[in-house]
Amino acid sequence: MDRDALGIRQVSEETGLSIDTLRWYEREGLLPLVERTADGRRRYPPGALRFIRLVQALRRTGMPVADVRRFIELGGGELAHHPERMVLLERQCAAIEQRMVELQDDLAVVRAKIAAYRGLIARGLDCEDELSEDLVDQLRTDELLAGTLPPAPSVGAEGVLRQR
Amino acid sequence: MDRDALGIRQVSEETGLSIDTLRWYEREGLLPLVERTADGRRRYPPGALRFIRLVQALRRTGMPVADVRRFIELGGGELAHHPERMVLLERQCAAIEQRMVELQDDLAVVRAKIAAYRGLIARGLDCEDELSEDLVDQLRTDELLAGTLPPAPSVGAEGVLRQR
DNA sequence: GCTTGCGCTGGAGTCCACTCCAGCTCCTAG
DNA sequence: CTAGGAGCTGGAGTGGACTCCAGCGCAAGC
Repeated sequence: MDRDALGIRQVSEETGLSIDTLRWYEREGLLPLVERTADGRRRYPPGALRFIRLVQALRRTGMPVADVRRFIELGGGELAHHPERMVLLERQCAAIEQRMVELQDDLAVVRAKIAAYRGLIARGLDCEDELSEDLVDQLRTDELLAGTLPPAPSVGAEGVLRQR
Repeated sequence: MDRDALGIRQVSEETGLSIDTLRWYEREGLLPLVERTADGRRRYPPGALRFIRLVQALRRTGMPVADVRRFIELGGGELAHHPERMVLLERQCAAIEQRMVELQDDLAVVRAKIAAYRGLIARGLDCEDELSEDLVDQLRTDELLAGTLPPAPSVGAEGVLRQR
């Protein structure tokens, strides 16, 4: 009946997930809605496709596979679980926002370094690290004051990533 | 002499990188500027600390360790290499910007899902996935149209988007 | 009837980025 | 003088997330 269900290859192309990954996600319990043809081939109804996109969003934003599974295991469509699921999603939202802030800080660091190099090159200078990092700092400050750089956002974001 | 050089523990606390990670980064060639005391203990001069922060920025923004190393191997402070390094950093900048866009999209997906749950709960409805994902879509669309969902970021995220 | 292509399964293998450990040295406090 | 604590090294181990593979089934095309 489901004439608009997709085969695994199409889903792979559509989502960018590899075929192997799709199968693996399914085994891991991340994709409950996948159906089968009589001879055992996977069929992805449109709902599954949408679901996959949510899973992808969660994964890409740093939620571990185990947590995604936990989220999914929170029952299929029973009203009782909606609040719980929402809490998890809201937590993830917060995490994403943090990551974005962190990302911005890091971007600022990289841009500052670029500006420093630009300055060094413009002045025909050499060394930077050991001998006169301070000079580089100075350059960066110069650039900052000159408004070449975006006004680096302040410190903050901690620990969304795994480093310890 | 370097009275303001730090020990490994302090650097660890300062940067959030574990002591083991610091040592490992060094072995891997990511931290060339680390000095030693007479009895072999690590001493991190301020320059090293700044360098670590750059490395951290690169790592956190998704550059693999191997690439960071390649970047660093591009000579220490020789003018000839600055342009190359800059190219790498600029590439990374682009990658970061892309990542931020992606993150925004994913955030939107998650928020949409939250809104969908909110809608379902408000209406006392149950199922969502298999049976009537379309309904959820519909709800999401409703919410969007009703402006219930901030089309742009919300709490804590202001200024996160540097639209450009 | 055979080959080619897609898909299936269970399990093994890989890659990355750490993280842990045993066994050692050095220093300081009691 | 001994005990404790911080660091050091080389190497082994871990966890997460895939990725690959052998061996099989089905269907279509020549």
